[in-house]
Amino acid sequence: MNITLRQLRYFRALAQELHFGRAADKCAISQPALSVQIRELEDTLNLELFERQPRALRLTLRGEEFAERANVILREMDELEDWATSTRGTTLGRLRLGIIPTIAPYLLPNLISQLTQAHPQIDLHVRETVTPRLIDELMDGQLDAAIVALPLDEPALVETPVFTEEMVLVRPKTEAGAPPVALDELARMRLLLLEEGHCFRDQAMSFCNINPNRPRGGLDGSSLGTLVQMVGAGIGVTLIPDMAIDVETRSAPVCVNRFAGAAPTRSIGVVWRATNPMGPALQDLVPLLQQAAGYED
Amino acid sequence: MNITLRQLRYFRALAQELHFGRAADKCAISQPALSVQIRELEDTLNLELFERQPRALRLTLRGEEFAERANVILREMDELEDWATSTRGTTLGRLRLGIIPTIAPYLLPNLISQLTQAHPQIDLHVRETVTPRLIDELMDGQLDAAIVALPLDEPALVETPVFTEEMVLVRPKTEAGAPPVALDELARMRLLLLEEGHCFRDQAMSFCNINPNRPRGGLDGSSLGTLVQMVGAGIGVTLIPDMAIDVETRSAPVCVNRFAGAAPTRSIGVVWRATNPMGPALQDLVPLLQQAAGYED
DNA sequence: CGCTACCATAATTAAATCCTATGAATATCA
DNA sequence: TGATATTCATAGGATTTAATTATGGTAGCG
Repeated sequence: MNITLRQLRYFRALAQELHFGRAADKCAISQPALSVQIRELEDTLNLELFERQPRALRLTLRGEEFAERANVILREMDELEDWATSTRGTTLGRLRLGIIPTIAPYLLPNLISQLTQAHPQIDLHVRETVTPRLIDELMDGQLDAAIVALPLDEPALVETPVFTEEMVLVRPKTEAGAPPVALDELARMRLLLLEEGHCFRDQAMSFCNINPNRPRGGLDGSSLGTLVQMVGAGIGVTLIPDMAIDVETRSAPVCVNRFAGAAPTRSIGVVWRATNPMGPALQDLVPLLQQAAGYED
Repeated sequence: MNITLRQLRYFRALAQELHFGRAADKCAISQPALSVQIRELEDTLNLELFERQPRALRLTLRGEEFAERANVILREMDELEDWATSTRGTTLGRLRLGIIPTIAPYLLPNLISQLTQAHPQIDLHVRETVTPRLIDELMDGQLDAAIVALPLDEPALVETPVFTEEMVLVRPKTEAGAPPVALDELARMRLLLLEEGHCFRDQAMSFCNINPNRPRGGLDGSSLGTLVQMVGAGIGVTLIPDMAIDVETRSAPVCVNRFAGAAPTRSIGVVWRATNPMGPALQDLVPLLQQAAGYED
């Protein structure tokens, strides 16, 4: 046989009341039900917890020791339920967030401060790497969510757009004042791009109708900052997202041009496993992300 | 609804295996039974403990926190059962022992040393007072057992004889060498007795056919030691039990005579509430008492 | 000596839990 | 791509557990 919580609760009532009738009332059951459960508890333990006298009911020495242990367990059960009540809802306890390198430097400073302000208790872990890797780690359960360029087309992930950012052309400062170029003119310029693996590289290529397979002669950089420095050195031109302008063009002899006509854009969003119960809490995070990106309305 | 231990056990298994089928095997139940219990647990908590993916089952952050609490509780339940197993039997944990004053000084020194030797862990409390008070305190549950003169004729108490002790006559040393007296001669001697309340007084009176109601002129003492000193001072004679001879006659000018013919005796035994579950353990104590009294065979 | 208080036992009913069978979704492999 | 396997969820009937009401027994009390 087996000790049950029910038996512990009944025992506690009886140990307090020292009277079967009153203890049964306290438990909202009939007196025989209590008698049976107490006796079964004693049988299970093979131990007498109460000394039954015609007029007086008493705890035995072992009954008292048992009561202490039982009360500890029952209290912990209560605390377990309290914990469940207090922890449910959309509170974020731990957030393991992935983010692509072409957004991280511009978004993270604001994001982290907003996030810790809105959720003071949050345990935030940030992982910066390229999209395929983020996807893997999401799927593995190593990450809870990731900020990436949409769409991903992963059926197991839900995508929520956060903002759309415009691409701008970065040219050497010597060309300042030159007229805005159209998108299709880019193919004829020496366009500097990020290394393979970065989604931003692929996006830029597709904007400009560049053949992804054609070899390019040393025109790849490992970060947007590097690319801008290369532009400043007169090696070519590059594209950067709107958001990167302030940070990246401050320390290089370059100028920025918006495109003539419809500007190329990319959609940035947050993704997580569709099965992740944090979903609602992550959804609540979207306005905060927009605010951090300066795109809140 | 309510969290059950069963649910915690099933949860623990699933948290370890992260696979419904294997966890169910571990619990020796079918997989649907496990599914249902886990779901009901989550419903009760209103909290998702597991993230179910087609291929992979994972604990949520809250699931991990829950697991820690659940494991604590389950471990304490196990310990509770272990405790019950280890503590049952006839081990004496605490013994609250009453004893009458006409035995205490002669028996206790031996008894305590024997008892603590046989039960090193024992928590021994001794209460020395007269029989009616011991009975009250036994009935109240303030004492576990008492060493008294039998019989008591209390239906709620069980009596177990331990030894029978002989009464001896104490006379002034000046009468040393006098011939043994017979019991019925005592009525004509100035017999010193204990104060009222002591059973030994009543026993002595009944031996000598003294009318208990007849007033006695200042011939009462508060202890056997006092009585013997009074005898030494030539005030009268007294009776003491066998066991007291060594201790009490050492420091007084008295001599001891056994009676001619059948000596008066009293039966000393241990009593406890019939309902006291310690009964078997107390029964086991009898040989030890006999040994302490020097009556073991 | 009957009455009352109190706990135990018995028989029946209600509830909880389990098992088998089956369904649905996804991954795996030909 | 379609068939198969894996895995978890759901449903219905059976079983076990625990409750209720009714009843019995024993000790104190007037």
